[in-house]
Amino acid sequence: MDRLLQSIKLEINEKIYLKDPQSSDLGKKIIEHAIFMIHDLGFEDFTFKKLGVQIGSNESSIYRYFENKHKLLLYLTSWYWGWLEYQLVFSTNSIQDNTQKLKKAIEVITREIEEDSSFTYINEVILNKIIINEYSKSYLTKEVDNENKEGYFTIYKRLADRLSEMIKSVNPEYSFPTSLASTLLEGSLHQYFLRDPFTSLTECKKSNSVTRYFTDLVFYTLNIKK
Amino acid sequence: MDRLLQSIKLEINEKIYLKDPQSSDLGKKIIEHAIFMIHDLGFEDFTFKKLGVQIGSNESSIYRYFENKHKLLLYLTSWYWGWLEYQLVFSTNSIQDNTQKLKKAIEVITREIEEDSSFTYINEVILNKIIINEYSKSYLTKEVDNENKEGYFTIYKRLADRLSEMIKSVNPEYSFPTSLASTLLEGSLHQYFLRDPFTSLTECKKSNSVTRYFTDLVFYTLNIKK
DNA sequence: ATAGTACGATAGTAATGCTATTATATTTGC
DNA sequence: GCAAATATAATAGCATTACTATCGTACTAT
Repeated sequence: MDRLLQSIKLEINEKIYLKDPQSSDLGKKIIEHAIFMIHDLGFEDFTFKKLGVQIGSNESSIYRYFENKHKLLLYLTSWYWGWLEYQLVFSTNSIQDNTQKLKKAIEVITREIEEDSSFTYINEVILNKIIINEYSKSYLTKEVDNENKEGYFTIYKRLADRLSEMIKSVNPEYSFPTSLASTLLEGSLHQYFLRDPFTSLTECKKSNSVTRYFTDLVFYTLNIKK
Repeated sequence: MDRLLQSIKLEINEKIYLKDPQSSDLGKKIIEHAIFMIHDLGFEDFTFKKLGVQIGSNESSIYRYFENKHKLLLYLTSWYWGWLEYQLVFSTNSIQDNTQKLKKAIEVITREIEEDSSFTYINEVILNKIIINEYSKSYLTKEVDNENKEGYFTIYKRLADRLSEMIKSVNPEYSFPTSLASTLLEGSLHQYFLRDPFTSLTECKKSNSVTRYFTDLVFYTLNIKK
């Protein structure tokens, strides 16, 4: 992306971690390898013990950064949505025309992820795959109400809100701007998920097809010519 | 619903269970109370031991019906989608006009669930809540590829396919009928999920609003007047 | 009367998800 | 350059989970 990001630190809700992983080498190592391991093993089979072995460190040391693996997942997902939000704002900021702005926003949200060298210890391509496969698990829990009140999902909600505002400014009459925004965010992850094991459930196979699908969907729904 | 259903037994892939729970009293008790317990505790905290205590039976007896709780979840979700498929077919079968047919289909998929007295030991209202909160967890696993090949998701795919066919017959030119069908199925669950903890992420709060949202979405996207 | 099936009871095991403690490095402040 | 503070490593321990295995009993079908 842009060198700007190199000097920017994504702010994650402090309640998510016990000690800021961005503040130490071990912390960064935890994040770096957690991403690979969750991708490899799936969230269920991922444990702090295994991660400790992988990074040549100890289980208990990881517990000093995160209370449990659920919090670590919340951290990763917050980071991801913060990163995407930054790209959204950055890419659409200079566009004057509301329609073009929304079009660009949909592109940023639905496009395939490319590696971003700004954060050396985070592999965004793999992280995106984790989001596709594991994001739902971070909120489909009995604790979601409390965790929401603690602000663990603010970044995601802010992103949805930005999208919703863009939709409104294109068509202020439309009754479901926020629902459409959340459908876009979740639906995009879902279409990418289906690609692999459930090819028969999607037409979005080639590159850009998810973007085309949702661009169509949104603009037809809003009754606006792109 | 209809008394017809009383004489119909939903066929669930035999590989999902070790012993058919529909074949015995204990089996039905397992299903009946599993639904309540998963709803109460959430899937993570639900165990066969707790279920055993609840139904005054033994953990090991439950293991004679299902290999593990994941398989039990697959059973419940298959049952749910089979039940919904039946309603879809039943409600749309007599409708001649393709547009009206699709409209009805969207209604059946997105409406709020009412209790169906045909299956006395299954509470469809609670089961629907489980689907909203837990369905994703049944396929967001490392085993999804194999389980898909074993046919554990055929009922859901058949349902999506029916929807897709209805979409095609309304607009054969549209490039993403199956993606739209899967967006509808997943998106509807998601809007109902948001209602509760994430009110700020949806406008679908009142009754019928999910139906209105998706009816709009689909028909505008297909460029067809309802 | 007997064989088969269904269920209950108990025990056991490896792994998980922690917590707690103590020891050892490393950094830092003076 | 040394003491104090901090960060990390090592080890142990514990309750719970997710099973597996075995055995006894009760009912059931012929």
